[in-house]
Amino acid sequence: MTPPHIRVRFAPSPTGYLHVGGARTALFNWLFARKHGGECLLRVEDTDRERSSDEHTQVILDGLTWLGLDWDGSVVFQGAGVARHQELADRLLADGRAYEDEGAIRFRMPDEEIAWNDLVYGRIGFQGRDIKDWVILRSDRRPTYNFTVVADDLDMGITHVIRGEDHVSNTPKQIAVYRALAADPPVFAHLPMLYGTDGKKLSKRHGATAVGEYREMGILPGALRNFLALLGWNPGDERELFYDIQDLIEAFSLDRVQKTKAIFDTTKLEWMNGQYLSRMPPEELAGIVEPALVAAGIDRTAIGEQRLLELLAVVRERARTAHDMAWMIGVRTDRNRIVRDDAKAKKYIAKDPQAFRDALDAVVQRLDSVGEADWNADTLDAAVRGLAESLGLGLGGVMQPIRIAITGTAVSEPVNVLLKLVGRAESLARIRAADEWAASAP
RNA sequence: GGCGGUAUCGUCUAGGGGCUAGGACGCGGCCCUCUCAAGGCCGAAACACGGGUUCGACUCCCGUUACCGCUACCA
Repeated sequence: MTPPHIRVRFAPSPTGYLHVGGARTALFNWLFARKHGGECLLRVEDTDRERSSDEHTQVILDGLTWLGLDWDGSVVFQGAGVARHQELADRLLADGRAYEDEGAIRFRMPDEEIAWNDLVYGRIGFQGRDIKDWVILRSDRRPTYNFTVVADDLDMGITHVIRGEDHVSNTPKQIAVYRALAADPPVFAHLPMLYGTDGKKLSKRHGATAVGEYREMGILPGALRNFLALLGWNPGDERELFYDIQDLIEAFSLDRVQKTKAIFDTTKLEWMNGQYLSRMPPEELAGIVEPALVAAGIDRTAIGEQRLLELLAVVRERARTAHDMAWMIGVRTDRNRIVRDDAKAKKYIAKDPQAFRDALDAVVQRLDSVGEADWNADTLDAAVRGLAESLGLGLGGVMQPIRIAITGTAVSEPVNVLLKLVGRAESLARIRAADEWAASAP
């Protein structure tokens, strides 16, 4: 019976994709609502018919869902409220708060101070006389944005408007409408905007700006959400990784939102994603890499579930994206995916090609004597270490050739683990092949 | 132009009248170590500028500069 004290909304325009800036605004609204046990509604601002489409709407809903953000009640479509908007505009006209201007209805800005206490920026004030009278209903009777926002927020019972800072200058217009309608304005909280790495407005030039692109890149929703939350907000302590969204909800508070613009630099996002990947159980990872495997043309069923889980448990340690994992899995399960052009690997071989081949010859001989039954990490470790010792080589003198032979790169998990993962027959075959390859290489 | 807003390491940020201005990413080095990653340690790296106020400002006030937003019958 008691209505929720807090009701917010996220109001995207379905004119394209879900932009990371919009996603952050949605996230802050959502966190605020969840933190205070309020409601978070979703309103699609589809009045711009030419640029809106159901397809775009679906992309946005999917993006939000993927990020783990849900909304209360059903989605509200702004276009459905046009009759109501017109009625309100006519009322303002009748009340003398607006006037006709060449067929359009223009709102009369009062000559008075319009100020509010912004939850992020503090007190912000404007003088009504500094703002021109503006059109609320076009001559074709379609309402304009600043007017519909007020009408809809009023109808939806929105208590807190949390939106981008680009709306600060629109706020006095909207407050004036609330006053003209004899309604109490909601509480406003403006979020600093996101910019590209050159300080300019975020655009494709800066790389991916759509949530969907990060999804395709193999970024985890939790990681992106975590990263976005820290753009313009901080918990007040040194925490940065919020693996559990409940912790994020509990920590969130608008009074710790920054006033300064933030630059969307994804370097830290990649690190964060790596952190998330490394601690995620293989069973969950299997679902995460699936799209990346498909994209890379890797046949998951051919690998086998059990083996895939083993691979994931190892490969996640060195991956920052799902694509990294797919790539590594591909190399370990299909020798045709080995690319023999790794700079460090080539340099290593070039340093002493003969030593490289000699090491591989010895390795083949030694490992060939390790039977299938003994082909496990412990035995392999002992075998390789023993070989290095008997050859009078450092461990690296044996390990690196094996690593390069099997993966084509100078970097991987520990060699014994790698051998186990790739399997006996395949490992030996690769080592022999690399030996031959090195013999024919320049 | 008018109106509004913002200004701490390259980036995300903490902080606040007196601090060696803290953390994280990235970068460099060391340790660990078969490589890398992870982890640990160390390092380079910031209070935009000018005036005030004050015993004392990076912090408070004013100005300048820079940047951003609004200024549409766009949203």
